[in-house]
Amino acid sequence: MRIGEAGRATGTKSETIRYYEREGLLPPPPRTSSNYRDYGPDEISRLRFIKRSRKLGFSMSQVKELMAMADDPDQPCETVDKIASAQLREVEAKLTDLRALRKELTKVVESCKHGTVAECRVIEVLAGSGAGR
Amino acid sequence: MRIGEAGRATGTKSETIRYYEREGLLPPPPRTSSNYRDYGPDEISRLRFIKRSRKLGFSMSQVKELMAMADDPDQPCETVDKIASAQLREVEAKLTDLRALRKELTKVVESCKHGTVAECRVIEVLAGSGAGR
DNA sequence: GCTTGATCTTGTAGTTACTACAAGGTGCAG
DNA sequence: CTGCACCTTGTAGTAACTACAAGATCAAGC
Ligand SMILES: [Zn+2]
Ligand SMILES: [Zn+2]
Ligand SMILES: [Zn+2]
Ligand SMILES: [Zn+2]
Repeated sequence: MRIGEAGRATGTKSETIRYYEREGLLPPPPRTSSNYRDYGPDEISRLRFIKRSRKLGFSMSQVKELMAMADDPDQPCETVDKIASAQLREVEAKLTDLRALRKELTKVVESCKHGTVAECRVIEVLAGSGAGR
Repeated sequence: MRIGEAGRATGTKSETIRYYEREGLLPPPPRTSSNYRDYGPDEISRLRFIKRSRKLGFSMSQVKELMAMADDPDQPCETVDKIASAQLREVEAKLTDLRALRKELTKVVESCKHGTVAECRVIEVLAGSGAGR
């Protein structure tokens, strides 16, 4: 399986696959006689693992750790759980931030009376002239 | 006012202020005889405007547009509102994504029985072996 | 056999919004 | 006058890709 096909099979561009190899997430696959990368089912599984992890918001270094764990199945899964919980907490923190942001933005957007820029509430808030906050 | 003081006054590092100048968000201020940047109240207001906008999640190019609007106060504020609403919609989209993410992550994290990596639900889901999804 | 077009190779640069240095000039206190 | 904090420019690093550029290889059609 050449890189393009592997990409189509996993929804990853060839350039991204090569990037993952460069960064050590994917081991260098064997090459054909004409120096093309030659992927087997094993590498495809690994790629899918990366894809799923990235979709859940894990960073590349977290993915690297998770795959190292997966390769050593007799260990206790503590570290795995720790990484996943950390990610969950981060998502929750981001949610909190974004909810606050939405509240602010909604307030600002809704308070505009649609006149000239001089009277625009949005600009007022940004400039901090009015009773901002 | 030199750059360091301006930074302290607005909570921005000097390096960031110079970066804003390079990127055209902040007009180049006058210089002292020894070539130091010399900021007045006007520039400080602009900096605060940038700071507030960035905190609300506007991109630098959106901030540039917003400041251009603010400099032309007799126009109708339509464009301003459009930018702010677009930002609000983006925040809402991110919230939706993150809520879905949190649901997935919570499910995965909670389903782990804390045994070996071989039995770890987190790894299973990432590898896509189980009834994932 | 040969041409065309897709696919592959490496390497480098661009993206966003900064941050961190490096090497040297300036300002002021003691 | 000697420190030391502060300023100057310029360059490179961050995260996770994406987008070329220039050249090799392959598959199909004629
Ligand atoms: Zn309006
Ligand atoms: Zn308005
Ligand atoms: Zn566990
Ligand atoms: Zn587990």
